[in-house]
Amino acid sequence: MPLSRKDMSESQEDYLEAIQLLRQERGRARVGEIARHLGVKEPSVTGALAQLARLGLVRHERYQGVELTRKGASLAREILDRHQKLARFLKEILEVPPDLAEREACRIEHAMSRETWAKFDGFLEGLFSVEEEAGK
Amino acid sequence: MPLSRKDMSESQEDYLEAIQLLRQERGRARVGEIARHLGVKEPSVTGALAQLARLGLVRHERYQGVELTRKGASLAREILDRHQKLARFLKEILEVPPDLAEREACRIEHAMSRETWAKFDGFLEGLFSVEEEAGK
DNA sequence: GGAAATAGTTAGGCGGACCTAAGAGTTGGG
DNA sequence: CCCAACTCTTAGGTCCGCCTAACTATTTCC
Repeated sequence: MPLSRKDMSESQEDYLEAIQLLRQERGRARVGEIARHLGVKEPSVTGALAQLARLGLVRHERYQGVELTRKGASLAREILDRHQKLARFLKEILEVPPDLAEREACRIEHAMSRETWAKFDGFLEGLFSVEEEAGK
Repeated sequence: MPLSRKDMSESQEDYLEAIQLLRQERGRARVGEIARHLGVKEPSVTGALAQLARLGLVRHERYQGVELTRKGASLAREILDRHQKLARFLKEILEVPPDLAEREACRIEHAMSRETWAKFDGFLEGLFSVEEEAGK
């Protein structure tokens, strides 16, 4: 069985997402950066990385930063994509202030199953395309 | 200071919501019913009620069921209202299957601040009224 | 090349929310 | 009126995710 979001805690999803984001933005994700990004202390990151490694989602070498496995990367992209679309919805459609939108996207993204997300995602597509036309 | 959702954990919100719902539907909320409704064991309910009582949100007399204080009732109504609108959105707009919609509404409802909820609520109003016109 | 600065880990602990097992309080049918 | 059945609480334990303190490993730079 493919190992899906169900097998991960919310907190694990957050770590995966942070890793993906940091790798995109700075090329690599190291313990300290992950900690700063998530607002936790470094030992928490060490522990979380050990769990993700056990799940076969990341590889971690001291001082070298964290690599995502195939599975890990695919999951991470999925989670980050949700986050970004959700944040866009909050900011552009609901006009929630950007920093609040970011924080809440982070929480809401965990609360939907794949099934529900798929439908919501479709719904958002519709909204965003209307918005783009209107915006010319 | 008025004591708002911020001072409550998600789990406490769930208990408050369940109490409100049970009182509406059956006139009273007792430990066993709350436990069944939330899918937890009775001792967990006993503990949670003690906390809510400390917060001044409920009064609880053994075997008699739980009363909500003024503050408790107002908070409970707010939470339940969110839940119901969110569930309606999931079911009617996104066409998520009813039981899934219920479960997820339960999780999403905790993830939004009052500020974000207010905006989302407005957004839903718009959707629902369009839906009603379309539905004739 | 070695000491200071930086990065990371280990060990141990805490609180929240749940559980099981066991016991105590209440109530209603015979 | 009493005991069986039901309802609830107490006691004690688990797990998870976080923390602090203390230590170890790496890197930097003089």
